Amino acid sequence: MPATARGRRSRQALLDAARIVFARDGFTAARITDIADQAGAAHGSFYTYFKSKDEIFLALIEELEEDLRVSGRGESAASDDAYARILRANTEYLTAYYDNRGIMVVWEQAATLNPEVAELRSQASDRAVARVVRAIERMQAAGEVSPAIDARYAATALTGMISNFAYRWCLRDEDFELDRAAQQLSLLWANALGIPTP
Amino acid sequence: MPATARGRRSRQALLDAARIVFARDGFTAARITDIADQAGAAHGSFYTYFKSKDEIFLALIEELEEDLRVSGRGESAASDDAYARILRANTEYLTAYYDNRGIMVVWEQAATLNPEVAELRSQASDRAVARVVRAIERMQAAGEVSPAIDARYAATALTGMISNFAYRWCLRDEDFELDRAAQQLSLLWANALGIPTP
Amino acid sequence: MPATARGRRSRQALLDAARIVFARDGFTAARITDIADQAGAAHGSFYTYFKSKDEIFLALIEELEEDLRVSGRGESAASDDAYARILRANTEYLTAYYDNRGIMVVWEQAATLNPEVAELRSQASDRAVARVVRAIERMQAAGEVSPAIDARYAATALTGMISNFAYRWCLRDEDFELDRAAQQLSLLWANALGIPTP
Amino acid sequence: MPATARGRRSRQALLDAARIVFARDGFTAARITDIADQAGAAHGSFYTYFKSKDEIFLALIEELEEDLRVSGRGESAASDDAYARILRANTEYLTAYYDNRGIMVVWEQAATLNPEVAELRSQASDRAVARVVRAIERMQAAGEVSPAIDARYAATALTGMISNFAYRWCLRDEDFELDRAAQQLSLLWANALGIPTP
DNA sequence: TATGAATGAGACTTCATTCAT
DNA sequence: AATGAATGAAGTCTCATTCAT
Repeated sequence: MPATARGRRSRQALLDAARIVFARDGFTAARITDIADQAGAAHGSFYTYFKSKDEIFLALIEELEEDLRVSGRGESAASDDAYARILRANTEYLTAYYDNRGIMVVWEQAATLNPEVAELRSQASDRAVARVVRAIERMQAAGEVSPAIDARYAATALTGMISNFAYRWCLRDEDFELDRAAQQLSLLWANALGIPTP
Repeated sequence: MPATARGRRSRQALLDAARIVFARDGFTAARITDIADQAGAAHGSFYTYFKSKDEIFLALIEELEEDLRVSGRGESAASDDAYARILRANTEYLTAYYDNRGIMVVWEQAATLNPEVAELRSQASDRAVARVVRAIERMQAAGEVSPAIDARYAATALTGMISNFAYRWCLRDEDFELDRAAQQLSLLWANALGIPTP
Repeated sequence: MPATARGRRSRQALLDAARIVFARDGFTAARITDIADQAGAAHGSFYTYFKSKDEIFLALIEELEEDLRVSGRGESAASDDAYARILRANTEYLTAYYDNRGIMVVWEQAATLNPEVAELRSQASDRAVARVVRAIERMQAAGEVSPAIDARYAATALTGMISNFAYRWCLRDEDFELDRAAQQLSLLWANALGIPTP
Repeated sequence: MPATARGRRSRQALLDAARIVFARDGFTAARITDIADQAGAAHGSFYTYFKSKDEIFLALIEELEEDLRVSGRGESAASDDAYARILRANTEYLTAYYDNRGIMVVWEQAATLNPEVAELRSQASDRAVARVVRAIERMQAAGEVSPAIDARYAATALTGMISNFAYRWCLRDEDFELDRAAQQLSLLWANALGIPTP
C-alpha cells in the first residue's frame, strides 16, 4: 500500500479506471495505456502501483469480493423458514451480480485466461458450494430433505444454476426480471430438494 | 473447400491439429505456428485453408457441433416416461461434453473473446432452451407441471444447471462420476418441475 | 514462344488478363493469382509462360508499343506544313494514350519500381526526343526556327509537356477534350518554336 | 506532437532518417526497420510517432512542402516584366526540385501507390495550375496574350512541361544545366503564350 | 501442359514492461 | 511519485515461386 495519501489516491484512481476499462473492453482487449488514460495518469505511473495487468485485475477482484460480501450481509431472522432463506440468498446474489454485471462477466472471461483468477473464481464457487452442502446435510439430518439427494452433486448443480443464469442474463442482456428470476429460481431450487414452497 | 483429395486431407489435418493445440493451450495461447507444426505443414500452408485463428476455430466448432448432433441421436422409445427422457438427455449431454472436454472448455473461453464464437455458443444454448420450453409447456398443458412455473425462466435455469455442471466438472477435473451426475441432475430437474421420479 | 497452338492461346489469355488486372489494380497491387484467375488458368500455369510479374509486364509493354506504333502510322502527306505535322502527331499520341489509358498510367508507375520497365520507358521517351531534336535542327537549318532554341532542351521539354498532359488527363480523369487538347498543345508547341500557326 | 523536447528530437530524427532512406531505396523498398536503424532508434520506437510507412511519408511531404514554400519566397520586384517573372519562377522551381531531387522523385513514385500521397501531389499541381491560369487570364485581359489560348489547357500543359522536365532530369541524372534549363524553358513558355522575350 | 497445393522468407504491428528525467 | 519515451519479443499474414501429380 502506498505510504502517502496522494499515492493511495492514485492507486484507487487506477483501480476505478480498471473497473471501467475491463468492463468496457474485456480482459484481453484492455490495455495498460487505456487504464492509465482513464485514470488521468501517465502510462508509466501504472507500474508504480501494479506489476502487471494480471495483478491489477486480481486487486480489482478482491475489492469486488469485499463489496459483494458486504452487500450479502442481509439480516437473516432466525425465524425464517428454509424457502425464505433460499429466496433471500438468491435475490441478494442476483442483485449483486446485476449491479456489477460489467465486471462479473469479465471475471468469467479472465478466469479462462489466468490461473490465479481462475483460482479465485473457484474458491468463491467452492465456498458457496460448501455452504449449501452444509445446509443440505443439516436438512437431511432433520428429515427435511430426502437422503436420495447427494449433497455435493446437488450443491454444485444448484449454485451453478444460479450463477449461470445470472451470467447469461447479464452477458446478453436477456429480458429477465430480477424479482421474478429470484422467485422462479428459488422455486426450482426448493422443489428440487423437496422443500415446501408457498 | 479444397478441389483435390490431397487438399482435403491437408485441411483436415489442420483441423485435427487445431483441436489438439486449442485443447492443450487454450484459445489465446494457441499459435498458428503450433497448429501448422502439429499438422506437419509449413507455416504458410495454414493460410491456404484458413484466413485466421478465429476462422479455423469456427470451422472446428462447426465440426464439433456436427459430432455432438450425431451422438445425440439416441433412440427415444415412445413408451418412455418423462423422467426417463430427462435422464437420457442429460446422460447423452454429459457424455458428449466429457468426451470433448478439452475443446468444450476452450469453446467457453473463445466465446468470451470472439463475437462470432459467442454467437454460435448462444445459438446452441438457445436451441436447447427452446426445446425445453416446449417440453415444459406441453407438460403444463397436460397438467403434469404446475402453472406456477415460468417455462422460459425454468428452461434457462435448468439447461444452465446442466451445462454449468459439465463445465465445472471438466474444467477442474472435479471428482464426479458420469452416471451418478446424470442421475442426480435428472432427479433435481424432475423434482424442480414436479415430475415423478423413481 | 509456346510450340503448340493451345500454348499460344494460354499465353495470350494471360497477357490479356494481365492488361486488365494491371490497369485495375496497379502494378504493385496486382497479384499473380488474380491474373491467372482472370485468364481462367490455374495459379501454377502462369509460370509455364512467364518467369515473374516483371516479365509479364515487360511482355505486355512490348505488345503495347507494337500497338502504339501501328496506330501511329498515319499517312503524312509530303505537302503538310510544320503545324499540320505537329497537330497530327499530337492527336495520334493523345488518342493512343487515351485508348490505353489504364495501362499507360500503370506503365508510369511500374517505371518507378522496376529498372527494366524504366529502361523501356526511357527508350521510348528518348526515341521521341531524338525525332523532335532532328526536326528542330532541320527547321533551324532552314531558318524556320530561331537558333536561340537549344534543340535538346526544347525537344525534352515539349515531348514532356505532351506526355505529362496525357498522364494527368488520364490519371485523374480530368475534364479535357481530346480535339481541343491536341489543338491547344500544338498551338503552344508551334508558338514555342516560332512556327506559324493558322 | 511529442510532449517533451526529447520526444520532438526523436520524431525529427525519424523524419530525417526517412528522408534519407526513401531517397536511397524508393518508397516500396524502404523498410520501417531501416528508417528506425538510420535514426538510431529501436524498431518499436517508430510506432511511438507514426502509425505506418504511409503516415511518415505524408509527414515528410508536408515538411518538404513547407521547405519548398519558404525557398519560393523570392522578392518579386513590381517592376519585373512578364518574362522576368516566368524566368524567376522556373529557376526557383528547378532549383528546389534539384536540391530535393532524391525525395521529389520518390514522391512521384509514392503518388502512384498511395491515394493520400497522390492527393497531396495533385493539390500541389492544382495550386500551381490555378496560379498560372490567373496569370494568363490577366494577360489576356490586358491584351498581352492571344484569346486563342485556353488558359486552363495552357496552364496545365506548361506547368506539366516544367515539372516533367525536372523529373526526367533528376530521375536519370541527365546532362542538363540548371541555368540553361531555366532559360530555355522560360523561353519556350513565353513564346508559347506570345510574351516578348529578350 | 495444366493443376492446385506447399513453401518460407520477409515485413508489419502491438503493447507490456523498463528506464531516464 | 510522476512522466512519457524507449525497447524488443512475439506473432500475424502475404504472396511470389516451386513442386508433385
